[in-house]
Amino acid sequence: MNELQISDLQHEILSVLWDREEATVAQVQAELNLSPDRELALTTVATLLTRLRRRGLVDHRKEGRQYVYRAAISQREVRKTLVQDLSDRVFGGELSAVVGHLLGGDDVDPEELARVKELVLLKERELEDRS
Amino acid sequence: MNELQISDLQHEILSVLWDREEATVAQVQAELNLSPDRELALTTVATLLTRLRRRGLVDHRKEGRQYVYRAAISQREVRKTLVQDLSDRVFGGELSAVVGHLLGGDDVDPEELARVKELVLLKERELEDRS
DNA sequence: GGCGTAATACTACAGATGTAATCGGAAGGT
DNA sequence: ACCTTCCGATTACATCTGTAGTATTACGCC
Repeated sequence: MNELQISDLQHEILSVLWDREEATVAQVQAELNLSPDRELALTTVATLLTRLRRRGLVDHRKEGRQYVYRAAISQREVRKTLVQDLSDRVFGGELSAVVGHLLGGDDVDPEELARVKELVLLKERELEDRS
Repeated sequence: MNELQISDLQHEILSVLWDREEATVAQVQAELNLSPDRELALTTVATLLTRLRRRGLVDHRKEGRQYVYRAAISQREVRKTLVQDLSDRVFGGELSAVVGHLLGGDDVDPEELARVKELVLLKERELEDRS
């Protein structure tokens, strides 16, 4: 399950597919080019999609003369792997250190903080119930 | 501040330097090769260190005939960037989603959880005091 | 039925990365 | 003054990635 080693751009492409469920090359390109200072050619996006397909990370079906792509892995799965990976590789599994950096900014949204707290409390109860 | 784009192996090398403050090529190599299924040649490690040096991420001083390397960026800085980056790029800044995946495993250490909770409560107070 | 067009497939290339052999020079032993 | 040996510097090379031009093919319209 090491095939989840994906680059930033690859991740962005997958994000588009997660958002819209299905998309043609042109649609993916359009979406990516919404970010200013980014002007990818169609063929560039097509190449990327082909490579992702070769690796089994996206699927495609033919619709008329063109392909319609869809992600073949879930966003959940990728996100989980990335977080786990960072936590293990960079922080040696010290969750608190990760959270420390997460909450380190001056711009933490109180709403988000509340949600985080909720998650922590929930987990706490879960651990208790399990003993 | 985009020069913090480092690969896994590069990060491992920096980790060694953060751990021991200073190290020669041979020492770094020895340390890396502690992990089983990893058998890097000396020249490999030397090449990596040279590249890191060219990018300004490590320093070195001459001691006798050999170099002694040390990190030129702090672990804090790198960690912060990595977490921030993941949070932004992959989770659109939704801290709670990150934490969700962090706490998602079945193997969360209660000690760590307690520490995380502490951090959250602290941040909570900090936000209150600021209004 | 031929032609233009639109979409994919193929080819190209530079930079980063992992991996390491080889070259060259300096330091030390004899 | 040599020869060996230990190191760093240079060179090499395959793979992955971003980026895109060119070739090819399949439709649909005249």
